[in-house]
Amino acid sequence: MKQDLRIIKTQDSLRHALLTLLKTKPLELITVAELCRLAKVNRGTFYSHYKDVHGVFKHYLEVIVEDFRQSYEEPYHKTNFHIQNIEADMIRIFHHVKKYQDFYQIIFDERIPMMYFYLLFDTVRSFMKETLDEIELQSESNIQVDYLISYQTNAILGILIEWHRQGYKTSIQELNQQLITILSINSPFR
Amino acid sequence: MKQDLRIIKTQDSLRHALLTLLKTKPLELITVAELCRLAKVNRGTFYSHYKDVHGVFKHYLEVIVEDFRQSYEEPYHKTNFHIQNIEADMIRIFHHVKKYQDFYQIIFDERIPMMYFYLLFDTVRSFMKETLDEIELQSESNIQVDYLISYQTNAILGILIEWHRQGYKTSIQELNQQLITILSINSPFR
DNA sequence: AAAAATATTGAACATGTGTATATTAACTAT
DNA sequence: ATAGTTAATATACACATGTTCAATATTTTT
Repeated sequence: MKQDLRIIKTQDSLRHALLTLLKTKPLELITVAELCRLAKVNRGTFYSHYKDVHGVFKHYLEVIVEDFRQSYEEPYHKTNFHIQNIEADMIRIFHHVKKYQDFYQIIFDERIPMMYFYLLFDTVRSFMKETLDEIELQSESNIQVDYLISYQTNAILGILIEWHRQGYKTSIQELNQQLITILSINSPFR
Repeated sequence: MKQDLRIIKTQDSLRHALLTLLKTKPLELITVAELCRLAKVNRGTFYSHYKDVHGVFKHYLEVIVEDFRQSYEEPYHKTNFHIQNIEADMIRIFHHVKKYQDFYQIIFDERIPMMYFYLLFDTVRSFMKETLDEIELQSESNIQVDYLISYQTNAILGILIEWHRQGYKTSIQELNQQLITILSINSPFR
């Protein structure tokens, strides 16, 4: 049994229409009705596929995040690991965000629901967890690792927020230099 | 010239109605129409005060954040400052969030727009900036301070996100212990 | 190629959104 | 207490939302 052609056609049509509309207005102003008119899809049909406009956008984002995941699983990763790799990992994140800048501009918009931020958070967090598991097996004192990982993950996302707010004008090289400096200040304070 | 009584009455009525409705359903499901019915306010009147339901909620949040700001400006702060203070500052944040847990549960909800998160981010960030200005005047290498501050600010918010996800079951003492441990690991990596 | 399965459509319905306007009511300043 | 000011109301309109259902069209299976 194969995937029904009509379903594919409907979804493609809606996703294509969304991309078109995004060129003219922000995501929050795009209505289901408008999307359906442009996609030539019955509104009732829309609701049998997605809950709202965000549903369509999320569909895209999942593809993007998948691309992110794969870029993270490249060969070198298996062979050697340690400190200099963390740097490489972070650069990977910067490259990813830059590559899909158009999307991340939307994701970091203040009108957009937290769900997309959390999707990014969870993805980066899972990478961070892997890295930590590899490196820091000596169970450090009585720490709850979840707090440590979320702390470090969101710290990185803080850089992305700052990058976003400055209109992505900082180059990736510069951004990376900043990160190295920040990490070298070791303790976040003093 | 004093503030018109009718305006105060309308806004109080709407805010009160919002609190009532929040006990029965999530913010995202509360409609302007419903709010106005309960508050006995004409819908047209609503729109001359607020843009949408979020406008009313934001009104509350601004009071909350103001309370936060003030708790941060308490006397001891002026007299002595240094490393052990950072710890005290962070505990302050934890206490604040715990105090208004009902609100932060909403703010961190994935359906809610980023704006509230950013409001918190900006507030914590301004505290962080003060702390840094006091302590770290020796302009460290060629760092762009904005990235450093956003990094550190969001790291703290990462702990709050984790706290939220675990249903605020971690006690403040425990949370503080975690933070100290995390900070003592100095470099976030290695 | 025909039959069976299922996705899409069109239409309707109750409710919400955002805006506009004339009328009424409440408040402020004198 | 009154006049002048301004906020709230009632009503209406065009459009959006989310759901339902019978009729139709398309796709898959046999």
